[in-house]
Amino acid sequence: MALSLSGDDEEYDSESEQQRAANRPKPKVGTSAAVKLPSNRSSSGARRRRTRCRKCEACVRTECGECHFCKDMKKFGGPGRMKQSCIMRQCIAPVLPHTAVCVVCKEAGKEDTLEEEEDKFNFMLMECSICNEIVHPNCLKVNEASGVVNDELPNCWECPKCNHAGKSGKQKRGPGFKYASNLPGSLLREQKPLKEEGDASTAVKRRPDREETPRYRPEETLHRQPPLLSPCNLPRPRPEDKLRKKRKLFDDDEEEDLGVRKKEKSDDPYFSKLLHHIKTEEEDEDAYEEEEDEEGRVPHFRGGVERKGRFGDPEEEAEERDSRNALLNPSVKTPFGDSDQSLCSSPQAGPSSEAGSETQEKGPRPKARRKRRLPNRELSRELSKALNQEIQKTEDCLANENRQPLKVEPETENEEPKRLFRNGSELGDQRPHLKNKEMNGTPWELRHFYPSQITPLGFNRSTPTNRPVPPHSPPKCVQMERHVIRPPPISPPPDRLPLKDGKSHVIQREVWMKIFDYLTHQELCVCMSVCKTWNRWCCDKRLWTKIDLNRCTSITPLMLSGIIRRQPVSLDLSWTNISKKQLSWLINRLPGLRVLKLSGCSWAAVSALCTSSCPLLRTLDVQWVEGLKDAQMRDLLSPPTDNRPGQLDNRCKLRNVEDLRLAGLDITDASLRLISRQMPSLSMLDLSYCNHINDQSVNLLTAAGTTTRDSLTDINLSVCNRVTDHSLNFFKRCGSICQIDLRFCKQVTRAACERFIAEMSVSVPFRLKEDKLLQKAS
DNA sequence: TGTAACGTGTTT
DNA sequence: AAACACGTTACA
Repeated sequence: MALSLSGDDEEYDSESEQQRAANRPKPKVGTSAAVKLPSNRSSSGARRRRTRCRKCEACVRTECGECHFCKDMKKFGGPGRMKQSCIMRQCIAPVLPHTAVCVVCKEAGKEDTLEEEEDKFNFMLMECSICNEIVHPNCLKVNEASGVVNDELPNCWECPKCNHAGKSGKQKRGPGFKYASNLPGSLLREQKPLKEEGDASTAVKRRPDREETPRYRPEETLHRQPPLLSPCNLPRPRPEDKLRKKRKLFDDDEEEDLGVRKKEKSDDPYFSKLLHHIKTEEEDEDAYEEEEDEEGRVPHFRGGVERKGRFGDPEEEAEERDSRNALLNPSVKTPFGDSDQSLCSSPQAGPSSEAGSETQEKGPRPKARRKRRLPNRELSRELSKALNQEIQKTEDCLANENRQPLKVEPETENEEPKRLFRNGSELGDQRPHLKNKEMNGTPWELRHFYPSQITPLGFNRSTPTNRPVPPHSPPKCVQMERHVIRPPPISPPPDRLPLKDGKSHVIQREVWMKIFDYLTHQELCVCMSVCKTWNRWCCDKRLWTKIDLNRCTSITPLMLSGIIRRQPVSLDLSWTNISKKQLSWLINRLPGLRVLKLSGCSWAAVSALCTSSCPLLRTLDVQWVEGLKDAQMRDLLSPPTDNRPGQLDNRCKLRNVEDLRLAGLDITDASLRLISRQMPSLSMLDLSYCNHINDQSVNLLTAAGTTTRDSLTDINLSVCNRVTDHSLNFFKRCGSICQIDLRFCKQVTRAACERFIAEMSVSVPFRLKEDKLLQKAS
C-alpha cells in the first residue's frame, strides 16, 4: 500500500461507501462519484487529494463572487452543490497535505532542513503521478533508474520505479489546470494524450503544446473605420463606410520572419561563437529545450539528434515553426526552472492544455529529469481552435450590451478570429522598426504586425486602424479561463554564468544586463534560448518594462501568461481583440501596471476596467474604443459598487490616472464632469476627434473648483470641430497648462491663438508650435 | 466541529 | 465533452 497519508485505503473505501449511503441526499443511479476508487487504482497507491498552497497568487485572492462556482456558493446565494473553489482562486501549485509522509520511512518532507539543492530534493516528499506513492527520493534507492519530475505540480514526479518499468500514468497537474481543460469556461481543452501517443507516425514522446500561434488564413470582416492619416500626416475624418478587404495575415514570408527559431539561432555563427565557452551539454540542452518548451512545466529531455531530425522534416518544421512562434514568444517563456525552481514547491503551474500522458525518453541522467513536451501539430491546431472558440464564448458571454454588432464573416474551418486590416501596406514591412526598442519593445513573436505609430497629432497617439474583431460564436455563458501562470524563479539568478569547466564567466550578471538592455525584445528572445542562466536573466522585468502588443492580431493565453511573468510597467494592447476576461485576468495580475493602452479595443473588453482595480495606473489610452460613450465612461469612472471582500475601496478605480486618451470617443460633457471630479491628477487629456466636445466642455474642465483646472498640462482638442476660439479664454484659467492642441479645429482661428499668446505673455509665455498648436515656451 | 473544496462519477 | 453533483479530505 503506497498511501502515505493518514488513513488507509481500505478504510477510505469502505467508509466512503457507507457514508455515501448515509449522506447522499439524492441517491443516484450508479456509484457515487467521490467514493469510487480512482481508475488508476491498479497502481500501488491511492492518490489522495492535494490542498492549497495558500501562498500563490490565486490562493491569496478573494473570491470573485461572479464566477460559476462562486455563484453556486451559499454565501453568494447559490445552492452550494458544486462545492468548487472560485475560479479566480484555483491554486496554481497545490501541495501535498502536511500529513503526508514518506511511504518508506514514514517521515515528512525534510527539505526545509537542508541547504543543498540536491539534498533538498532527495529529502522532499515526491508523489508519483503513476503509482501515487509518496516517498523521499532518497528512500527509494532505485539505482539505474531516474524519476521524472513533473514541473507542473510541486512534489510530483514519475518515480524511478514506474519510470523504469515504463509505466505511464495520468499527467498530473495542479487544479489551476483543471479548468484549463475540462471545466466550464475553459479556454484550454484537454487533449487526448493516449490517442496521440498511439500515433506512431509522429514523435510519440511529444506532448502537445497548449497552443500555438494561430495560423491565419485569408480572412475578412467588417470594421469600424477610425480616422485615417493622410500621407502628409494630416488627420482626415474617419470614413463611415465599412471596408472589406481580404488580407492574409500570416503569409508564409511573414511567418518565416516572425519565427525566431532555435534552429536559426543555433546556426547563427555569432551565437555559436558567443556560446562557445558557455556551459552547454545537458544543462544548456535543458535550457534550450525548456525555452522552446515555453511554459516547460514538464519538459522532456530530448537529444539534439532527435531535434535535428524533427527539424529535418519540412512539413513538420513548418508546423513546428508555428508552434514555436508561440513557444518562443518571450512573453510566455519560462525562465528555466533551475533546481531551485523545479524542486521546490513554489507555484509552477502554468497555462496548460497539454495532453495528459506521454512516454518519455531515457536519457543519460541518473537522477530526476524533467519531461519535455513538444508541440504536436494536430493537437496544437485543435487547441488553437478550442482556444479561439472559448475566447469567442467568453467574449460573447461578457460582451456589454453596448457592444456594437460587428459583422463577421462565416468562420473558417478553423474558426479562427476574423480580422481585417484596412490597408495591407500599413502592415507591410515593419521590421525596420524592430531596432527601436521603445517603439517595438515587444518580442516579435508577440507582435504579428507592427503599427505604423504615426503620431501627427497630440502626444503619443496611436494610429487608428481597423479593429480586430473578437472571434464570434453563438452566445454561451462560460467561466473565466483557467489559465495559470508560473511565476518567475524565486531564487535570485546566478551572478555569473557557469561555464563548462565548472568555473564562472568573468562577466557579472549586471554587466550582462546592461548589454541585454541594448537588445530588442526579439533579440532577448534569442538570448533566452542560449542557456538557462541567460534565459532567466533575459526574463528580468527590467528588460520588459514596456510590452507592446499593438495590433497583435491574436492575444493568446500564452501571451497573457508571458506578460504576467514579465510584469511590465507599460502594456500596449491597442487594436487587439483582447477579450474582457483576458483583460481582466491581466489587470488583476499586473499590480504595478502604470501604462495601459487599449485604443481600438472593444468596450466589451475595456469594460474589464470597471471591475478590476489598477491603482497605480497613470496612463490610460482608450482612444477609439468602440461603444465607449458617456454611460460607459460612467461605469469606468464610478467607484466599485460591490462590497465584496477586498473591494472596499470606494474611490475611483482610475483616480491616479494622469494621462487619459479619449480620442475618437462619442463622449459629452457628462463624461468630462466625471473626469474632472474623479481624476484629480489628470495632467494630459486627449480629446481629439471627439465630436461632442465643445467650448462648454472646456469650460467644465477648467471651471473653478475642479482639480483639472490646475492639474491639466496638456490638452489635445485637435479635430474637435465644435471647439471655438472661446475655449482659449477658458484655458487662461489653467495654472499648469503647457500645451493646447487645437489643430484642425475648424472653429478655432489662428488669430485667436495669437491673441491668447499675447494675453498670456504677461504670465506664461506661449508660442505657436504649429498652426493652432499652442505650447508653453520654456 | 465547521468550512472549503478536491477529485471523480453521473448527467446532460 | 461539458456541466453537474457530492462524498470526503484537509485543516482551522
